[in-house]
Amino acid sequence: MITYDALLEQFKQLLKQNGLKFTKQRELILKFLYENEGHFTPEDIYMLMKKNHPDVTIGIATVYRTLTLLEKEGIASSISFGVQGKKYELGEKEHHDHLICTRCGKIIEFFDDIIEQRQEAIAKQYNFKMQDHTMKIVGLCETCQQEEK
Amino acid sequence: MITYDALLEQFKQLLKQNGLKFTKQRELILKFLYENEGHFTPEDIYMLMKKNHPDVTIGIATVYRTLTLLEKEGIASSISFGVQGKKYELGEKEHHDHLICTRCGKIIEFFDDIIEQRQEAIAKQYNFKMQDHTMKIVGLCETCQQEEK
DNA sequence: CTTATTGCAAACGTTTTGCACGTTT
DNA sequence: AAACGTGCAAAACGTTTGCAATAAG
Repeated sequence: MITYDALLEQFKQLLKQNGLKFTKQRELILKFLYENEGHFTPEDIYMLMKKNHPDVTIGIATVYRTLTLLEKEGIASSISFGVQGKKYELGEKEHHDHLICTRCGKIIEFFDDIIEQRQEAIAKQYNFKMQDHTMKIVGLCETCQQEEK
Repeated sequence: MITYDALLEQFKQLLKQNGLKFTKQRELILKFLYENEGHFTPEDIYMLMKKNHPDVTIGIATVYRTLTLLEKEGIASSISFGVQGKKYELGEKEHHDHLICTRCGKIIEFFDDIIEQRQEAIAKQYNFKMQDHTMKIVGLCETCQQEEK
């Protein structure tokens, strides 16, 4: 588990390498993702930001721009929920897939070697140069199965 | 491969069972999906509908409503492209996953037993009651790999 | 002092909705 | 006749963009 200081340093390096600037807003968003386990929409982050840091002005556009940047740099990653938008998480961890509860929205992460291997094999079989892959299993989590009754 | 008449009959049954009505618009959209292999956005379908059936009035809202209905009834299925919307196809065929080319948008369908089995196993492991699952491999198709150079 | 970044509001593209009118049953 | 479906236009939704002001290097 990387420390926040190391992550921050890494981020600063990336910014410098690309001629970008280190701002209060970018720092706060990075910090937020580091401190909060879980998956958040840009809206979530924007709201919590305004609430927890009333002293810093921040616009929703900046949240979107920063999340896009973090994802491009490989620091964050997102899962898409179709029309309902995306949710972001810190992405320094290993690749993983998601189980999503359709009732309460809970997201469970998992990783399966066999699935990963089959994906590579399939891409190869169709002469596809794989850039990314996602898999989502949607259903009812344990708790919600009980409460459905 | 189901015949169109059988599909139509099935659709009429479903409508009747749910107290819904059989309309010209619903029929045309079903027919369109039956006759056209491939994946289409609601917009695609709307445009082609207006072009090929200038005699029938149809609104984009009806296309959305009908596609949602067809998907709910299991007759059609969709893949999501995030902000860029969804694409629909007739869903009477066997479950399958998708390879999507990020350059030309081509969609290749595949089915892999091992992946299916692992998905079931994983859902079970997390006490998840699986309702659906999707997997997308995105990358460059054979043709586009060549043209990238 | 140059360049990137910001917040704001307006624009965007897709999807949904309210409503009066039309069609199916 | 009752109920559902329709087209239309307006609204909603998440997201992106142009711009003048601001902050970082």
